[in-house]
Amino acid sequence: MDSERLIKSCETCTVAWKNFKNLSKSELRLVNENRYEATFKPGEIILKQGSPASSAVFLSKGMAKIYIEGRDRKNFILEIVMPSRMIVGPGVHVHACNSYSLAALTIVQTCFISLEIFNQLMKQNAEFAFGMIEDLSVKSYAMQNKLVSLTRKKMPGRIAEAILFFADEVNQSDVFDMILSRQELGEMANMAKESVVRILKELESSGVVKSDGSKIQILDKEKLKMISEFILH
Amino acid sequence: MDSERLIKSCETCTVAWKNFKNLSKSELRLVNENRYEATFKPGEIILKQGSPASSAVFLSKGMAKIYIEGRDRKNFILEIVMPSRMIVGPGVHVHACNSYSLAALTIVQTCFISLEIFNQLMKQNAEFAFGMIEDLSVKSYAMQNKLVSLTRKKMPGRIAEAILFFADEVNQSDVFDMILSRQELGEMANMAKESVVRILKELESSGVVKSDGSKIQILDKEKLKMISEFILH
DNA sequence: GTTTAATATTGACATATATCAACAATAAGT
DNA sequence: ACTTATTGTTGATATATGTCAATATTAAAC
Repeated sequence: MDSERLIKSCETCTVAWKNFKNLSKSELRLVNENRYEATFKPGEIILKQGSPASSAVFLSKGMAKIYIEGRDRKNFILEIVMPSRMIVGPGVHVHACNSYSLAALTIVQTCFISLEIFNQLMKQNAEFAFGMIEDLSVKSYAMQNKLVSLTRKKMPGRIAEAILFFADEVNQSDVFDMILSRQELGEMANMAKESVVRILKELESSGVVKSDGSKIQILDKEKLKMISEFILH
Repeated sequence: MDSERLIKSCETCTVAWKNFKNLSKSELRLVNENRYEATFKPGEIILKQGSPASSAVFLSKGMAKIYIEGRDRKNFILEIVMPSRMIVGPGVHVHACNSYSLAALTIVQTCFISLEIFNQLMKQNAEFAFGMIEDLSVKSYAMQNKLVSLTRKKMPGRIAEAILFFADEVNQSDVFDMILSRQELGEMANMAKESVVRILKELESSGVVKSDGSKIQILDKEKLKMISEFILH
């Protein structure tokens, strides 16, 4: 069975969660033995908002979106996630349910690790728990920034921010293929898909960003950063 | 000196942070010995956004606002805090600075506990660290809900939500004195102060909430809940 | 490759919400 | 009690943004 696994072991995994370094050999072995792999196709749901949360999820390959489902099928994309990230919603320690959904954007390989084991390790290994605290803090900090960005910036600023995120964090290049649809880009920047189209056209006519379908090219990055930072409410 | 302290000891404190229960007697004594008290008048700043963070703050009395300062002196109130709460911004574990400001709304008594001691305790006591994780999760969860509320609800829904918060969480009564100014209420619900006034008037004319200056009275709570929950974007 | 479905684009329009300016009411300082 | 500063209120207006409907384009299915 082990030979079927895509990731041989946590010890040798090149995209393992940073905090696993704080585990002892035997603790890491425990994790590795209780690890379940699954592969998802684009669009498939990995975690469903509202369902009981039993595992922490780690992507070993691919990209996924964390989003909140509203009534009237309007979603709100909280985050785009890639390998090395631990994914556990804050709801887990509140009411043991997923407070958001997670869906694959590309083909995604995942590892599931039971929260029971996770909690056990945190309670017996304080360094590991401390690493978890740091991880949660980084996420909280990012969420706080998202909150500020969504309440303060207007549409051009929010779109500029999203483009910069995909260029710098996801693609490490100023020319890239946008993986999100206009609809999803709207769900991420909190606006209607039509508005996304219009803002992109504005950015194009002012020579800041060229966009042709999913192809995006940043022409004037400084200006784009300005728009992201200074177009306030 | 001890006799000057408003709170005799952490062990007997009636509004101590829940997670202190996970400390041993000697650990709690360590906390108690390294605790500094300070009293603030309304309007005074307790923590300043951007300044180095050296302590966790606990209110033993009074009420305060956590807010983010923007350029152009537009603030955004993240949270209203009361005793029993631990206050440490997520920035602390990211870049050791306060990611928000904290200011007194009433006369406020506080305890400051050094983060060094705090981190030491987390690293040596996994149960304490786990309690911290639960605490951070609850806050993250609340922030996620705030994010959803601000992006999805429109003004009446956001004001309704704020009123319900003050009635249920702060005052435990449907008739109360609003501690925030209209301006601050706007900073909390992300709208202009003029809009706050208008929405309050609308609520009054539809017989849901009566407001006269700082006096607020909920007349039809069910309807108010409806407005808070179903007036979406 | 043709049909079908999904997504993107565009323009016209409706609406939510901010801004500005004037004034009223309250609170604070002397 | 009087003056001053702050906060609250109102109406008029500007702006940002969403909605709807029609069409164009692209991707998916057969």
